[in-house]
Amino acid sequence: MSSSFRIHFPPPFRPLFSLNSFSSSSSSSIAISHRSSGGDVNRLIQSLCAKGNLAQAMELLPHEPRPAQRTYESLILACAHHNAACHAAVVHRHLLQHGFDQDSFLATKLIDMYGQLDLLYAARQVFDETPDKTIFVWNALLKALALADEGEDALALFSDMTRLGVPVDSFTFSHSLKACIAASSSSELAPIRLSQVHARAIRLGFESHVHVATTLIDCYAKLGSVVHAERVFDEMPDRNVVSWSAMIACYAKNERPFDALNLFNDMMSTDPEAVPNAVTMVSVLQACAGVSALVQGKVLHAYILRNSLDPTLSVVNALIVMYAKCGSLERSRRIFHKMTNRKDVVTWNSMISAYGIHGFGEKAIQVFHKMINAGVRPSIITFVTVLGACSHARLIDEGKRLFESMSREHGMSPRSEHFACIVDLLGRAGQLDEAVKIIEGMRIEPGPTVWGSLLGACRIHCNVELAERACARLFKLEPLNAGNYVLLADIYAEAKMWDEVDRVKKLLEAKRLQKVSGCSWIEVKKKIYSFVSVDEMNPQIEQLLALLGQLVTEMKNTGYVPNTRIVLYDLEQHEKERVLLGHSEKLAVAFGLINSSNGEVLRITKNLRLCEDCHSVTKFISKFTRREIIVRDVNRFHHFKDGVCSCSDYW
DNA sequence: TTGGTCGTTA
Repeated sequence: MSSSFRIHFPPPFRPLFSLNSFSSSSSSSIAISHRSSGGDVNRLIQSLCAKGNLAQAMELLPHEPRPAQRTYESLILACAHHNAACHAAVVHRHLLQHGFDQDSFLATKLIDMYGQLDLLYAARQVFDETPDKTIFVWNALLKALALADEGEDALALFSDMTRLGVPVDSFTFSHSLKACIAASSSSELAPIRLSQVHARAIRLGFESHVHVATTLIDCYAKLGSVVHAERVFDEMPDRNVVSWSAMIACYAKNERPFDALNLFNDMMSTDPEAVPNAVTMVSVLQACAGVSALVQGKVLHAYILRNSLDPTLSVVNALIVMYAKCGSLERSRRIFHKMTNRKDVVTWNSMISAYGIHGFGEKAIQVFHKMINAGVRPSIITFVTVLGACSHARLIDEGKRLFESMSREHGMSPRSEHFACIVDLLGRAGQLDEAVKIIEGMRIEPGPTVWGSLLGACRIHCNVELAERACARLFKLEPLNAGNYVLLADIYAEAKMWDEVDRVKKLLEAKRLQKVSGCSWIEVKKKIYSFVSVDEMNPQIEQLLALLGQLVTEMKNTGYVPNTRIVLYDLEQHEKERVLLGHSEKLAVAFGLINSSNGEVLRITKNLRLCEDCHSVTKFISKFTRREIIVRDVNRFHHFKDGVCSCSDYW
């Protein structure tokens, strides 16, 4: 890509609507009863624009012989706001004909407007035809290009600015940083480009500017470089809500929800100036959802209500997701039904997913149909959630029907992730052959999620041969995903193929990959306690194991046999039982039993799929201790009550 | 005259 911006010659700009056709087609709804002087019409147009009545303002424009700069400004802003491309072209032509063709102020506004309307060639043309290019004009085009994902062009423009000696400012840096991400978000070029612009910002002394630093944090967040974001954040001389929020969001979307919550608490306790807003709340709620911090989530919900913080649609959506992921489907439902905002596709998706992860497949499908009836177009993600819901609830035929309706009724071609859902649906239900047929019939290249779903199904149904086939592809597609190796080793272990288990483990070591270790946590008295398998560091470990030992002895009397098949090591039976007993979710359950009052519901979260043995043990404990236990695993919820699980032992 | 932070999935 050339560094010269001028190479990208814009196509000729033609107004989409001519002045003549405009005035003839419009039947005037405003009667101009008196011949008002120029000033009055100018003011009238401006006030109509401010009130959002663009159409009437446009009808008045031909009646004003000498439109003022302010009048055009109002019209341009209104066109951008109402996404009115036709009016935009008329206003543009009008102001050129009325002697504002050299006006760099209006040029700035026009470029910004065309950027928002996604008419980049028009924005470029205005830029090229503006003789006196102020920094505002440069920045406007830079912004338009960066926001339109024309990152390459934006960066080229930035180079031109430096080469031509245009005195850049902090706005220039904000837009250019965004352009780096737009130009190469997923390529390895992105960090390099970002560090180049970052270095230049440091050299010219803009790095510590609040807006520039905040943009930097956001950019590093998008690249997943949490360390870089932290460094910028730590070195900021002053912060405001937005910079705190950017760093919280960085943690929340890079799988560091605990850090996000801690940072939020830091902000609340150390910076009284930083009052959280709707945007802050969305990130913090997302972090709560990530760690199932129900109590913390409720506190935030109360905070939002108490401070009459604007419950924007995003906040309401985030609340629905938070309650669902914290195990309180009832609260999600209540918010969903009582909300006064217009529900958007994300709202519907969130509710579908809420029912889905709690195992209410039929409910999820009902909500899906209500969404269609409400006239909201389902998105790619809608189908992922509703198919996932079918999968959790074993609704095979319904799932297949929905999958087919995607292309037949909704004009969408299924993507790799939808094939992954259908393969998961069939595979989980044991229809592995059918799942393979689906994969073989795919017209697009099956992505890693598709083979991953098949591998997961092989793990559940212990199919060595098919698992090997899936892994042959997976190891090529994502050689660094330790999970695939672990699943294969699990399958070999269950089939007692210990040599193969060894081989896979060696493969893992050779690639220096770390298996993600099991971790569970529980919220007790507003604090979160986490456990790992055979948790030697835990001060209460002996007490926890003793309690579990007692419970297991009781269970064995009623016929329980520890499911040691799933222990990955070739050990003696009693050693395997010890490993099983030390599973993190069992420790968390035991901790909850000891440290909470009788009758309190235990809510546990686990980072992996719930193992078969923990599942049967938790069922027993729920009956024996008369406790309701809610466990969220990586995929879904299990509500244990009276010895029964809401998943009907299908997960 | 211009700018920064947010949500849904297996």
